[in-house]
Amino acid sequence: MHHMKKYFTEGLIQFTILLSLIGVRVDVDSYLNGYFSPLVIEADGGPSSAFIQTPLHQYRDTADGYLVHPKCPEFDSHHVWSRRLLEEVRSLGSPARFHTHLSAWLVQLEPGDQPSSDHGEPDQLADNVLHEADHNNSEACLSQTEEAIKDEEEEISLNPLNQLTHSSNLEQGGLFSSSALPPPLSGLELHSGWQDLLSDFDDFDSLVPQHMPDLDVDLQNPISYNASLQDAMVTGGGDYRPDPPRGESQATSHQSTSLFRLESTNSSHSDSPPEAASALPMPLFSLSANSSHNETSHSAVGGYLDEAVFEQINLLGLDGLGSMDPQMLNRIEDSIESLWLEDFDSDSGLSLESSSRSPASTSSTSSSSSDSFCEDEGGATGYSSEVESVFTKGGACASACYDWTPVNLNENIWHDHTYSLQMPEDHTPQSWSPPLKGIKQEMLSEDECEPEELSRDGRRLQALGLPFSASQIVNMPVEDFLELLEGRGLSMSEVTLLRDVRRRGKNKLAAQNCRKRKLDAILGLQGEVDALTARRNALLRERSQTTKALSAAAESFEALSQDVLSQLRDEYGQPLSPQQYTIHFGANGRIVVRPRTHTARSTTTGGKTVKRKKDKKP
DNA sequence: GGGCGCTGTCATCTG
DNA sequence: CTCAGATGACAGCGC
Repeated sequence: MHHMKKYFTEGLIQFTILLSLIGVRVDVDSYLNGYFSPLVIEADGGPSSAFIQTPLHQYRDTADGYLVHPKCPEFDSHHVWSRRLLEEVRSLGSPARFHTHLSAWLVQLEPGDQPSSDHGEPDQLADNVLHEADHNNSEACLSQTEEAIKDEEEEISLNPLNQLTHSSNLEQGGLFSSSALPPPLSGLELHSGWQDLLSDFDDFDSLVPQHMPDLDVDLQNPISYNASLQDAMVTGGGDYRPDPPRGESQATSHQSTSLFRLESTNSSHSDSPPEAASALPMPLFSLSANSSHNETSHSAVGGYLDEAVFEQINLLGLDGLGSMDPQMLNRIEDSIESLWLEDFDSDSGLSLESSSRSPASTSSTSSSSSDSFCEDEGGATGYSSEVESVFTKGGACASACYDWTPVNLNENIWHDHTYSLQMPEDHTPQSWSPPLKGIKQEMLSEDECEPEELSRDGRRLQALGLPFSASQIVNMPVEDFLELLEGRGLSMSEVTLLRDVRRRGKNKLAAQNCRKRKLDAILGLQGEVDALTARRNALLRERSQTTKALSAAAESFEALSQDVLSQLRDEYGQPLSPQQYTIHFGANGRIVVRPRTHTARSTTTGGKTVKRKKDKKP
């Protein structure tokens, strides 16, 4: 029975702790005001007040690695600490994985008892139970409380809670060395309130796992959005997209890795049929399209980039020729000479179709993107040129005999890429590269795109008899372009035309990139909206369930308080009526039993004090 | 024929 | 100052 008393009292302590952990008012004052309006709140019972010392602030005082003096203002705001503790508990992971060990004791001071020497054992702890039983402000220590109830030990084993329990034990031992363990009382029956309390907490314990998985699902499962628009514009190399979630990135990485191996072993990025080559980027993107914006994974992006870089390396290299399809290779070899001339003749103008139709671009760009480049020029057509109607392809073919030796741009093809979607294909070597490679890739691209008509700028260039295409002018380095302008004795009109062609071509690419960025931004924002919406819904569900749990805990608390009061005795040995007394959890960790009729006593006292001071002053 | 989307182009700003 | 890129605005084209 001695132990049961202690358990019962400690149960109040633990119950308060538990309330703080679940977000229920650790600041019991307003909580009691809100839920139990009849309860009396008293800030300080004073030396004669009946109270129960509770060590709720022990953990707080030492949580930060230093002791906080009880006079410290922080000392009184244990609810702040409790919230911090709760946050720490939550930070450990899903509460669904927690087990909370809830032990409830009722401990009462027995004047004759000896202090407990072993504070590590919960059943040897002692609490002071002082009752403010005097309605006339004459409190008497109720040392004859007889009952203790040990209800149950709920095996929920929450570590911080256990720490708290131990800390409370230590504080009890330190602060109340004189307290003694009361002898356990026999004959006490477990009040139904305890059962309700425990059952409610069972419900609460089940509530959290019930809704937390939902939260986990909501938080971990990324918000997917229709990425068809993005799908139409994302390319493989140096892609720019929102960071995919880690989970998907792993899957993506796995699958894309297999795909990459398939192609790398064949060494056929530039040699394989376009269908096979184009098979890589689309699965890559399709897997990454359902990207979430909740979480980012740089590693996942890095995986994409790594593969894209590796892919581009394969594209740039010619090592794949060794494993090239012999039939295709024969076709290329038979056509080298003619294509060497057609390379300039087949200029498609600013649209840069040749590059986009190469296997390299095919393997790194989406179909929609390449389609836009394959088609003839569109858009504004108001531009008129006095020369574009004069020359035809034949003229350009004749002009191809110019002694024009394009510089090797392999070392310059990756310059000034600000947006990655378009640049890899626009700056691929074939558009401005040594003849052999460019011709081979041009040859490969012929299978999938018919020779296109010249753009306006291309026709203008042909009209001027310049032996290069608009794409070459656009993609050549500025040094080479200046050399071209200055070293060939071009007229002012020709120089102007070349500058305009280059400017328009650059701007066209810039416009394309800009539009893609805009679309990506829209998609990204949409994804964020979806993710935030899901997060909001999850939080609303959590709040609802927490509110339910709080209500259940409040009801249990009320029942428990009544039960505790019914077990206590006043100075005359009479049981305390729950209608006349209330249990108050003070901010300083004390549990005080106060009569309900003495509402706002502290304020009244304060007012009296002020009155006295005012009266003394005159 | 009008709406809409795509694209090219121009003008302008910025680094 | 020049250059390259970014971007809003406009216009043409095709569906």
